[in-house]
Amino acid sequence: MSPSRRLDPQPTLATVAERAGVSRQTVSNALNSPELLREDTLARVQAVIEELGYTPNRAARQLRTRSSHLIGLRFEPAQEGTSNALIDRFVHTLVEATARTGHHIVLFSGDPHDPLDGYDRLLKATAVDAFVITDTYAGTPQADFLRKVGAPFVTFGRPWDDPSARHPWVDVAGSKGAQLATEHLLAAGHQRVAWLGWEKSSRIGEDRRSGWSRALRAAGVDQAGLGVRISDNVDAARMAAHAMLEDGTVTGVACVSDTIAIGVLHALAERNLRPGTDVGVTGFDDSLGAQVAWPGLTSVRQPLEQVAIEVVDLVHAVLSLRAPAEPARMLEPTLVVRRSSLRQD
Amino acid sequence: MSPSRRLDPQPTLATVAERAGVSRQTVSNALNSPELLREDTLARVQAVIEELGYTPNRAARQLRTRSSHLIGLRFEPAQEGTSNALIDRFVHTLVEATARTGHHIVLFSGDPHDPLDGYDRLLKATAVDAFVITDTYAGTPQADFLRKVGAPFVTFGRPWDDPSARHPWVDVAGSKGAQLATEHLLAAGHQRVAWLGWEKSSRIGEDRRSGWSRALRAAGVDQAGLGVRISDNVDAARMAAHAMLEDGTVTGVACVSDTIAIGVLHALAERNLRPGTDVGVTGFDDSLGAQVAWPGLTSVRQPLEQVAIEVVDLVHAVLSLRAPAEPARMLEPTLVVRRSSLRQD
DNA sequence: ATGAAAGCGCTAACAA
DNA sequence: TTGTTAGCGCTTTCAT
Repeated sequence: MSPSRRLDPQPTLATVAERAGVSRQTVSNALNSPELLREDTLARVQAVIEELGYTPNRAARQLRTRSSHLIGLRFEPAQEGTSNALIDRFVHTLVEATARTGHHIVLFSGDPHDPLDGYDRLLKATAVDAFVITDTYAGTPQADFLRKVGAPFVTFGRPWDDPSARHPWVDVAGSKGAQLATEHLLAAGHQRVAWLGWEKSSRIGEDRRSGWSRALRAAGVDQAGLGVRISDNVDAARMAAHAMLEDGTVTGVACVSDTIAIGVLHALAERNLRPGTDVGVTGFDDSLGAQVAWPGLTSVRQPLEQVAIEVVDLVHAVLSLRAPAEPARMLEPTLVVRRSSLRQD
Repeated sequence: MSPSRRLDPQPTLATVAERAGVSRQTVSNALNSPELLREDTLARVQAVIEELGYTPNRAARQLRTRSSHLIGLRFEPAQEGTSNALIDRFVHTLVEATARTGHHIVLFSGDPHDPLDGYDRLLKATAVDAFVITDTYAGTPQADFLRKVGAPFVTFGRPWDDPSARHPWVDVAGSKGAQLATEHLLAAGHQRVAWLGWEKSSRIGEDRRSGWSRALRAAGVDQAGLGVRISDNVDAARMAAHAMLEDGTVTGVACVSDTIAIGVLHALAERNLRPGTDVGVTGFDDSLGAQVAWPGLTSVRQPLEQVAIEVVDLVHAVLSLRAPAEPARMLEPTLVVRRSSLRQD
């Protein structure tokens, strides 16, 4: 086989115009402003378009309109152990949500140590119309940069560093999720519900922790010694859980992530304690791990599909220069209950 | 803040040319064929390019060269429970691999019931140079279609239906992976090593199974009753494992996926059997689930980074009309050993 | 309601 | 080695 190339040239506006006996401009109007055409002309042109299977050339259109209909998303390299799973699920839904409006997602990469790397190149090449930014955990230098150069963007994640930032964003109330999980454990009869969270430097982690704290306060439970901060891995969580369960008074553990919750489940297995019955456990993000962990891990689920839809809506608003009704949108998570938080018989 | 737009117009070829005191064509050559320029002219032009931060407009270049430097990848919607995790990890590495050559990955979606949906539109709009196809489990109708219309593409996955297909592809020898896993279990002293696989309709599943079969044959073990086919979910696997372990003679289970292996681990937990010590278990794909499952799941790992590199290499070969040295490339998986297959003292 | 002319920024082909 | 001309396919502007 010789390497293949497209052979038959695509039909162009001119082809369609000639075939339909109209000018090129009329065909263009049929596509972009059909209301300008007389009904029969429109029908005739559309018939030819259909017949030829004509689709406008994107490069030409982009050159003229300065709009690529492409949305850039920086995609981090796969990291061992770390779960990009949430982002991945978000991207899937984002692709769906953009498809309906003829936009596409372009992935690009950048130096992991430089959060700004990559944006500039795409921008200068006028390759994308806008960016969607997902990694706002460590502040939003990208947002600052893009605002400075006047590039449109929307972030999934609130501007932690600068609550006064006026760019459009969508986020999920993590504190509400942790609160739901904690209340659920309290309702199951667990008095001393501990928190296993991330290091203090994580804004997201501290936000989630505040939800746990709020629930305990509302229930009148003393939090002393119940809040623990560790790094996000199974083993650290397993060891922290062992320490935490030593004296037998802690019977509920709300966790900042599924990874950490799974570490707690491991510790329970090693102590011959029954998840749900002896100790209730909840995770965060409803990852695949939560679904397959034994005996099923209760977890807070972010409404990613809705997040994607809102993000795309905001992108459109920004691109059309129309001020969005509400540029900052906070969505609520839900709790997916599985057996790790339920008493058996 | 009023919705932002790029304000300062990007410099163009003409800007650079004027500033450097040369013609536009010379600037173009400085970019695309620097060897044509005299050294000092080149240096002067490059200095101006640097100074102005000039980057060629992609749309204009694409219109002229008919090459978008965009590679299309159909991205399936997030499916509940099903793990796209392998594909996701592949995409991450693919983005990395393409970045080095100035290509980008464009995601698009399509009707889940129509494997061809979406390709056509991008093609007609001349929006992408080539496609990467990942979902070849159920045959390769996309490959047939793209070959017919003369569009360049490379598949991750061999052409199961038609071994004589001549398109470029990269795949990982699943049978070799299953063989490695089975040999590993046999070496650990397990005699009767069972296989828990997918339905017979899965070509990938049957291929992996053949590796298990080969290993048992080489070890002189009778396979009667040891090979079982189920669907890919934790619960089906859990129940199948219970049936399989009933008589106590099966002490090793090689699984076609991590999901199924995790189901086996659940069954072991319910029977109070120790993974690794009483029954050795292996999975497939080294997913996050394998890493966090208790007590750690031994799993076959596909060299996705290498797959991505080979895929990109083939894409370039195809696009440059140079016949690739070897259009069909089979890579070998490795076994990641964890405690589910190791005896504890 | 439709058509003609111009031009977006770039590179291929050719001329100097 | 460098410059000139033309044109990729489309939409914007203006004329009819």
